[in-house]
Amino acid sequence: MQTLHAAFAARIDAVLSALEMEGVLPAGVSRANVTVEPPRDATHGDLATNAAMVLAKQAKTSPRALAEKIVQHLESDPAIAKAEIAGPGFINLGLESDVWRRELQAIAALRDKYGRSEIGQGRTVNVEYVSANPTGPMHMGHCRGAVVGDALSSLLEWAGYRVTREYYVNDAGGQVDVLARSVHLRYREALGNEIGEVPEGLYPGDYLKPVGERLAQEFGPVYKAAPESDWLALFRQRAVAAMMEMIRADLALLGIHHDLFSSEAELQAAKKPEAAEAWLREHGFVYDGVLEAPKGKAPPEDWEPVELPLFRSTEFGDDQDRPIKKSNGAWTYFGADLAYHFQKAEKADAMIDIWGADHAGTVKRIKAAVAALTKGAGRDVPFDVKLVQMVKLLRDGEPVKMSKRSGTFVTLADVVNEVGKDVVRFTMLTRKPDAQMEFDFAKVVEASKDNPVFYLQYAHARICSTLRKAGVKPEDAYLDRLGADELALVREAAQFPRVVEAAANAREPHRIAFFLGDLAAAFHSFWNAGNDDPSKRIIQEGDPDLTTARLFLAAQVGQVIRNGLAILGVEAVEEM
RNA sequence: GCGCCCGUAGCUCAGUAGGAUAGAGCAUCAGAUUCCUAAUCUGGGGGCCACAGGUUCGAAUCCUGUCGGGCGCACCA
Repeated sequence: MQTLHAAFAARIDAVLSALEMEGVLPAGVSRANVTVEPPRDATHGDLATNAAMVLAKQAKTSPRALAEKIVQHLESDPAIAKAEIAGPGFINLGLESDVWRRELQAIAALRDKYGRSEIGQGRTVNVEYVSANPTGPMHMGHCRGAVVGDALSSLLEWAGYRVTREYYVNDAGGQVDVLARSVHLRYREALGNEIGEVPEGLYPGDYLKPVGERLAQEFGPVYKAAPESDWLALFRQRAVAAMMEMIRADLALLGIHHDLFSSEAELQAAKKPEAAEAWLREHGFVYDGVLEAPKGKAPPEDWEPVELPLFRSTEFGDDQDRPIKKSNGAWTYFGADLAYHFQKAEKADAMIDIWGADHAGTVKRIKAAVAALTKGAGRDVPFDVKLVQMVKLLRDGEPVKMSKRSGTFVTLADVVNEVGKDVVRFTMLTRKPDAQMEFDFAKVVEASKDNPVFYLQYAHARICSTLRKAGVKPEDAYLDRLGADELALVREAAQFPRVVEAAANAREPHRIAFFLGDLAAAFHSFWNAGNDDPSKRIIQEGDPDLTTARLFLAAQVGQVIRNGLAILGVEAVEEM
């Protein structure tokens, strides 16, 4: 369904076409820069367009003169109450109040579908996010990407895309061997060995103890003194499974559930990297070459030139060609990752990766690889890497050091258990992802009442409370009783479909959070007007008609808040 | 040295694919509660949008440079 704003944009476009027919505008002028949007200042009206300013030069006239012509056409439109020229040539439109009454009914009719859009046209988008290494519990460093990826997925679903939420499990690299050895240590410990301090280079965390104990129960002392080759694969597989179970539980605390977990080990077992390499070699994108020593800083001591299979990422703007295999013959992370992206591309119309900013240096090579593989395969799959910046974790203003080595990292579970999922999610979603943010653990725990998420939930709870208390049901029979103050609230709520589309196009879920803040503020303000002037309260004892109309309004504002919170994955509470 | 991201009120951050007088929360000051939930509301003070050029009807937004902060820079993941 077309949004209200799109509908009026279409009307203005029709006027411009009419002016072309009349010869006022030259045929075929570009209208790409013409916008129709609500003005920042509400006193300017409901909608404003810059059409006259943008097109005046091409029409060889002044903005105001052209605006006159446009206004003449618009005034005959029954939905438009007034059209005024302002400032350098803006045309401000005031809409008939019935437009807002009909929008209110539209919200009521569509309920939890109000704001859903078809701009995605059912195209499939693969969103890969979290993809934390399966070597330990989720910590706060993973949190932002997890929440942003999840909310973005929901947002794209609302915009009419079919979304696959995917997690790439890095269960094939050297680190999972380290994990397996660490678990083996805990296994021996469970069997009574004195292990002392965990040696350097192994994961020291206590969370591996239960994994070791389970293996001790299952296998007894069979692998206690056995050579590593006897148990490594088995322990690796068991350890990864245990870690993924833990990670899934942590993600569930945040309300995050992936559709698909893809294993790097399985990808390699299926020879996908080999297939990708063969194809790339055939088309000249992979060659055997020697890497140059890194410039601008002292090369590592063990640096030595080695011939490796290199991907020609420089052809796509990267600084250096990148190895897809190590000198020991194993795939590099990149070598497997490009095959993985090709696998994803086979099933999706578009792909988005959510990565931490510490991986920013590898964006160019993977984009290069995707471009080569998908274009080469005759199918262009748009691919975006969204970087989420670091979260600087503070405790009472003091930076918290996080390292798996010392085991001092703040786990996601700790934070969620203390402040709640809604606060964590909302905090991560109230800033744009590409700027660094601070998260003061102590502050969020102690001052959670000041957290803006409660502001939204309170607005929703107030609405629910009023509906419970009213004694009559919301009805749309007397919406003509609603005046300017009430309709201004509708105008605010009616932005929602437009905001969803804009946020989805920009891939920026935080816009939903800010919209909801504005809507909640408008509602709270509306509510408090009733404190000073009892005739402005929603429930009017002696006037059931007006009461039902205002309840109808409140119910629809609540519906929009609920829909927005649903995108963000935050609960819309009914009582506080 | 190179690449990417960021720089907006005292603090934390928005700023709608370039629009009208740059906004919100916190903090601060002054008010509102016999009343549908005051976890709320109303109002005041607070800005060379890091700096300097450029593009055009118009720039916090786009381009170039400078300064400042973050991240990354062989076969790690």
